[in-house]
Amino acid sequence: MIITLPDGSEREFPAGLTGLEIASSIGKKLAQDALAIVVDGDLRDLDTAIVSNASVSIVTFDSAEGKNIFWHSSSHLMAQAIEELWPGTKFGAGPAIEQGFYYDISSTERFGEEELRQIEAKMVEISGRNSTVRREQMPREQAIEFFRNIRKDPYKVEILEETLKDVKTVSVYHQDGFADLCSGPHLPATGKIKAVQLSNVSSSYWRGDSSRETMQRIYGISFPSEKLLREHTARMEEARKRDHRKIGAELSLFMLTPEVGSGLPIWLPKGAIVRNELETFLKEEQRKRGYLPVYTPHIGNIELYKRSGHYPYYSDSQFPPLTYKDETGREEQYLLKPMNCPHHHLIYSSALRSYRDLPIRLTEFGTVYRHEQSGELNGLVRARGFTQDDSHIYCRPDQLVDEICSAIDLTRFVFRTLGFDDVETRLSMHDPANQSKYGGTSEVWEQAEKDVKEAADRMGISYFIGIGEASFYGPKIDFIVRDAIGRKWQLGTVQVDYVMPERFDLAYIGSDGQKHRPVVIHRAPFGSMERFIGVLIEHTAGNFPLWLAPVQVVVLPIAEDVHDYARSIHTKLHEAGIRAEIDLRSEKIGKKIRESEISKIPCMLVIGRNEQEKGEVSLRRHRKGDEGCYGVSDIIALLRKEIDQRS
RNA sequence: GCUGAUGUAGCUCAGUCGGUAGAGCACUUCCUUGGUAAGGAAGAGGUCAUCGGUUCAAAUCCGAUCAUCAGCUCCA
Repeated sequence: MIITLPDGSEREFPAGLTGLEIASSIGKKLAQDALAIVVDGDLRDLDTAIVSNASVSIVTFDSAEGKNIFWHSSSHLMAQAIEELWPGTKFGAGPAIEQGFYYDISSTERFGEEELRQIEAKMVEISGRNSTVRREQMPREQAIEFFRNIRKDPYKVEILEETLKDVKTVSVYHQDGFADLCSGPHLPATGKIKAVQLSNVSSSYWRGDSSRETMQRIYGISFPSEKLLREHTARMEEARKRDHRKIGAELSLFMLTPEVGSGLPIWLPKGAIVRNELETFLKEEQRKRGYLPVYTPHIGNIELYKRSGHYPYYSDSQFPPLTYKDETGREEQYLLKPMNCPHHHLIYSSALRSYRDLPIRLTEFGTVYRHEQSGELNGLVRARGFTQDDSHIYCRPDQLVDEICSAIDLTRFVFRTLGFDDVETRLSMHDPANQSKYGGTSEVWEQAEKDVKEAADRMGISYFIGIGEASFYGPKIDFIVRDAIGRKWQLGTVQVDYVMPERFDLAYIGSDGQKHRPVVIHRAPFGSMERFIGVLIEHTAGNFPLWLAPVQVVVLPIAEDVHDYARSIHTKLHEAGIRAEIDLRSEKIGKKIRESEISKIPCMLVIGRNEQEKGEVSLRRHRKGDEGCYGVSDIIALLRKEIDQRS
């Protein structure tokens, strides 16, 4: 038979050769690293015999598929270890996840740190046995018997009887005395798993259903070598160091206190500077692009949100209504504003609009309040009070695609300026199988999704489709950025809405003198200011670019005899609109520099007798070091230029 | 909201068997006036998250509440 390899080369092999044998023929290292194979596009076990011509590639840990198989097998290994330590434990689901694996188990034992270490040790021991992993195909009925009577695992039986009820033949993987229902593929033997780390235990509902029993979910990650595990641990450490909650406290950017309320961030003066700079930046850009600023109140009559449809869809994630009774006993209810759109729609319909007026782009940094579940709260990234850079574009259907494109363009401009270079785009579409989640007719949805796709294609962005990710009123384009250490965050969004114009009876007079329905685009490049800044802090590790830094320059006199000269520099910086501080303490220069470095101040101007005599300053950049001497007006011009260019 | 863990000085963290609170950094004062990541000395700083219980005695044991963290579920 002829086997085609990924590089296009063809090789002749006797029929019936296994994947491992093919890997061995290519190289010894590859045979060692081989975890599975892809035969004509299908993932298979490494010991699969190949009987006819096929294209074959060898899967190793370096690929996404390889990691997936590796971690999935690791979850089986963990289950085996748990079973050997605590016989009788029942097993639910145990998949690979983005960073590792978990297994949901049911046991009378309460698992904690100590048990995790015990399980890890057992896993390493089983890995040392290098037990063969064997696949067995059997009819579903036989598998039910097997799991009911031999394995005695009711969860596997339930999966076989319900989820897999239409499947004839299933596969079971065996390793030593352990067996698990699984479609595979799996590692050829347990010995491939050289390093494991179980991270934590949490709870989960069996089949994600809160009415079913809770299980203990054990998370872990594993690697084919100790070295890879160490690297992973170092990455986790780096993520901890960059945690925006930690940096936010260290740099006095924001605070959260139960005295104000859970999930209600307070911006400290330094954090407020960052936020204000970002707002100014976007306002400037939006002014160039024809947006009209508006302001709307923080509370609104509940009827407004009932009309928009938000209230029934989201009543459980809002703060309870404020109820007000007047002298006559008439009752009114107000809601803390959960979103800005209804207010903007009212602004739109406050005047008669002509087709010549469109598009109208209303914009506001609108603060909204949502009662997020307590377990969801996470610093700035998930808060209960936050400010959206929210705009609504009212346009004619023939202008829609252009307007979506320009919203995409603005969003990309914002990301580029802030240094988010790795951006994924998701077209969030509705799920036709779950129509009750959405407003509007299916024709309207079809049109909206077509428009979104057309705009994305025209802007030349590569995207993927997310079914069921749409909002209740329309499809979205969601921008997911990857930060400096590879984590993904959803930030900006552009959403098309044919539903709200109906609900609010929005209209414009067309060239035919008749009333027509405009289309609305909701868009927010930052998304929420809180969330965006939280992510920006983690992306930059608190090392803000000069234009955003709360303190841009610190003047560091070496000794008291140059204090007057240092003060004069400080004053000049201040007059040039540069945020500057001066450190007049009687500390040594080394200490002043150290503290400025820790405070992540981008520029330090070191001033001693030499500088004073020549009328210069010595520039030291954060994390870069000494950059030599500059004349006073030169340094101001240099910094001013850097700030103005937002570079 | 659910499951689990945690809560001690502004920050990071010790605190053994239940016996009345400790370090480093930061802060204040004094000395020191220096050349690119920590000069020295002294001082001040705590209702041990809150409320209740057990006990002669609670930071420590028990319960409730609040908050935080991890995960689940959810996300206009």
